[in-house]
Amino acid sequence: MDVSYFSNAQRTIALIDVNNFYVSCERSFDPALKSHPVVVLSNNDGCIISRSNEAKALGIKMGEPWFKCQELVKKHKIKGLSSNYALYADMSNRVMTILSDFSPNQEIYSIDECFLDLTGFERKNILEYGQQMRNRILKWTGLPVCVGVGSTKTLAKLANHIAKKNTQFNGVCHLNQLREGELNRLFSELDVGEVWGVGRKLAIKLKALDIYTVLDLKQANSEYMRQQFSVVMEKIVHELNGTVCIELEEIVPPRKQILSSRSFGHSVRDFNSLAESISLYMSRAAEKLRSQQSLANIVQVYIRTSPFKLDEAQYGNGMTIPLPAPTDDTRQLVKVALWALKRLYKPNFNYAKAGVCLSDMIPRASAQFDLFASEQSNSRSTRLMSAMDCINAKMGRESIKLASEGFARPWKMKQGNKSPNYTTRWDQIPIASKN
DNA sequence: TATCGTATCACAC
DNA sequence: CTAACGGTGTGATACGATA
Repeated sequence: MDVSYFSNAQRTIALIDVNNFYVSCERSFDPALKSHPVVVLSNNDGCIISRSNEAKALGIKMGEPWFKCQELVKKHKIKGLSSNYALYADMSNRVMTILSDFSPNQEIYSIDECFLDLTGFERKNILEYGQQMRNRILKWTGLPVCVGVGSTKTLAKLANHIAKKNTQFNGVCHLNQLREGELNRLFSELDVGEVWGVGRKLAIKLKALDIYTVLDLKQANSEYMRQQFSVVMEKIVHELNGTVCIELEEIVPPRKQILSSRSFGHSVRDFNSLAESISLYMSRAAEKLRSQQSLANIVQVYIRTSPFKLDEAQYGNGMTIPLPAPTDDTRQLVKVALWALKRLYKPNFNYAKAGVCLSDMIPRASAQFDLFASEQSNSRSTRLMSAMDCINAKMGRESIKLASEGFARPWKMKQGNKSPNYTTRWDQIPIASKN
């Protein structure tokens, strides 16, 4: 009987995840990095956000501030690279395109992971299929990936984790092909915190209820879990037992909020520097807004000092401004943001961060014309913005911009050790050496 | 009373 | 040289305000 007639038919879902993604991208273009422990740093070279296996083995922790690791760094010659998002985004596109050939149903879940629906694929070939994915991605991009397969997204995630930690799986783990005893053994050895959706706090709360391992959680009563926690936890329990509660989302819904914020390379005290940064961030946010064909109804702006500088005076404040009419016009949005900044700004503080957020969006297609603006001015705005986006797409970011975004940018972030843009800038491709 | 808006929390990557 | 600690997005829940 063909079980696929039933909506609750068992599914086969794969989760493919690049190992140590950012570090692997860097290594793919600079093989010399392969012989060193390597980490990639967040903006401003602040925190560690990707680690090679060697770095993990040395005890370098995820999210750790870089300056706090300098002892270990010197001792073991750990390389710390500034993040190069243009490179990572480009590599991500390549990986996702390759994987899209393996199934008609793909959900790109994050920059380095995607789900593929393999329901109906010949069961016994799936392990081999996973190996094909790994081989092709390695050959075409130089990136190592692992493949986890299960009957729900939550199980596929776990399978991926198991494939990464246990070398005997050779990078591909299919939970539905394990014997029940073997599955239970694996689950009983996995901390409950490894489950997708169970973070630090929930893990503590679960353990207080004697739920320590993935197996414990799988065998928990879902009703009870809902009552003790939330619907989220109830769904997790069902998913661990093979019942789909979290569907594959193939079409990416438009963002509901668009945020652009950054810490400064050095703290700033003057209004003008803040105004420049706010203008720049708003320009970025507005570009994203237009690229998803939305108009925003609400603008938020905030500034704050550094919460880590305990000896300095602290101040942080934000403002939410509802717009008279939804818009995607950079000039209008910047104007509103600067208006807000004037009211938020207080002199004599060392500001460390500023940001803007656009929200309450509507699709541009459904926009009503602003009754108080002429039709002519609306279409002029649209045409100007399209022209700006076009020029910047063709000639490179910031070929054309508002003067208020600034030129000197004393607040610009630090990137002490950034790799070249190997894949997106011709002028940064290293000349091949003869060897 | 039902719903709304908003702040807060938790989580992922 | 010294100081130096990310950014973006989602969903659930709690709670007072509002229609």
